[in-house]
Amino acid sequence: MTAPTRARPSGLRTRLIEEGLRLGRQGGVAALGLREVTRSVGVSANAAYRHFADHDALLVAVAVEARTLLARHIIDRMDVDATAGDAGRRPDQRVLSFGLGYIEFALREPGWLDLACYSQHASSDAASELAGGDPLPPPHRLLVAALDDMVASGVLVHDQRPDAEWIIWSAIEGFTELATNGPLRRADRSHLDHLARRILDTTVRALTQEPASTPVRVSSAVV
Amino acid sequence: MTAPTRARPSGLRTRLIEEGLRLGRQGGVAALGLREVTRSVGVSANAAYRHFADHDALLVAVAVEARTLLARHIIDRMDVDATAGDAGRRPDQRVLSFGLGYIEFALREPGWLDLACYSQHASSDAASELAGGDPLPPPHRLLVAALDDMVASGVLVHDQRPDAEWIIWSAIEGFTELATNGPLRRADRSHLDHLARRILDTTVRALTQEPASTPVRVSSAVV
DNA sequence: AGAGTATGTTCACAGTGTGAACACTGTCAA
DNA sequence: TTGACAGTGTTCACACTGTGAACATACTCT
Repeated sequence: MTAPTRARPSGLRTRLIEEGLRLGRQGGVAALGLREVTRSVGVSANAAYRHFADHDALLVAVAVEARTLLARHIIDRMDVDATAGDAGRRPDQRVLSFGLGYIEFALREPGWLDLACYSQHASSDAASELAGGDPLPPPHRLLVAALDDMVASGVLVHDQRPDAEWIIWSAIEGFTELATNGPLRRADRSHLDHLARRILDTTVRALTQEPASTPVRVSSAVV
Repeated sequence: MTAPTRARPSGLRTRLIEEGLRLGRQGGVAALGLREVTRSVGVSANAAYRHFADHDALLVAVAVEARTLLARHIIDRMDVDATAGDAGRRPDQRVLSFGLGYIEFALREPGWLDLACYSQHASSDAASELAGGDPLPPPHRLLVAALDDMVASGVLVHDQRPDAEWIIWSAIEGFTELATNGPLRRADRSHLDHLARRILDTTVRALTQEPASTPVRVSSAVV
């Protein structure tokens, strides 16, 4: 299936991705023009086409890398909280650590978070191929695992487990958007810190105390 | 201060905005190239510069219009729920109606929601001038009012009122992102409908039952 | 009638993503 | 060893974008 002959990998692909990561750290996806990246590496614009189908493919590759950075940061945060003490190992607090890690990364590296989000964006379904078949990003799997642990240890009842990750994810993603691009983008860090904790805590606790019944009824379907 | 003479308003500005709204309904902000809009109206590209400082100013103007459509939809939904019945007038259910209205609009008109969000985006602080001095969008004010009503009627205690709008807003915005551009963008409508209700209900109820203490402690500050 | 201004046009330029043709370089098969 | 060839990077070219400058027209006011 493979060609009979081949040459050396040349390393340009890696250099482009790394330079993309460097540029995107400041300006997010918007800073990653194809010509900009290639120029910054010191190579002609069309050289990129030897390693990526088009501009979007380059973006996706950088995005996947950024997503890995995000995942690593979250894992670190969860590990720190777990070893740092007392109740840090309780599964519901691991979910909390996950959220705080995500938000921490988002506030500290908004450009990279922008990149990381791009991986699941729009027409770029090529991300799944790069990641190895699983369309869901590593951070998502971390959250799923933590929630499953909550069920296993009895903190979360089975009935509430389905879709629980989307509830948490909504809160995190929404707050992140508010705090980076939204109305809260000029709020001071201590306020954001407090608010992030409250949102995560509220959401996680609401999940564990959620009654099975559907107490509120309004008119017809959403859509 | 104004010049002694003037000519007729010509109506091009309005036509550009309306055409932008029409184009953006399908493709969101990305579909609103300056040349694209002017060409679609049947006028030279630079004609737009007689009514807008630059491309971004046109985008903002269209975005403000889209935000108005969103606000109107939410208001309609709240009114329907209020008149349609029984408990629809309870302030906590008005918050629910707000969220459902927002999400309904987002799922039905993703292009317009994209536009509406652009109004508070990035460098475009010109939106506040267009809207008349208040930097916060109409939808936000609707939510604030509904939450204030919750306090007035005793459903929500004073201590929990501060920042409550951001908690709700996070959940709504996050779910919207998930359902339109995120991992849930291919989920079927009934599932999204159910999930939206659950998220909103969970969040609102968690707000009313939230204890004042901070029960969970993990390591250092977020950032 | 003359002045002035708002509006829309054309021309021009820098910048973007991308396709096609070309040159070099290393690896394989004969 | 030599010839074929895939891999890589370059240059040239094109369509497209946002934007500035100069020009033409039409309207309103004095």
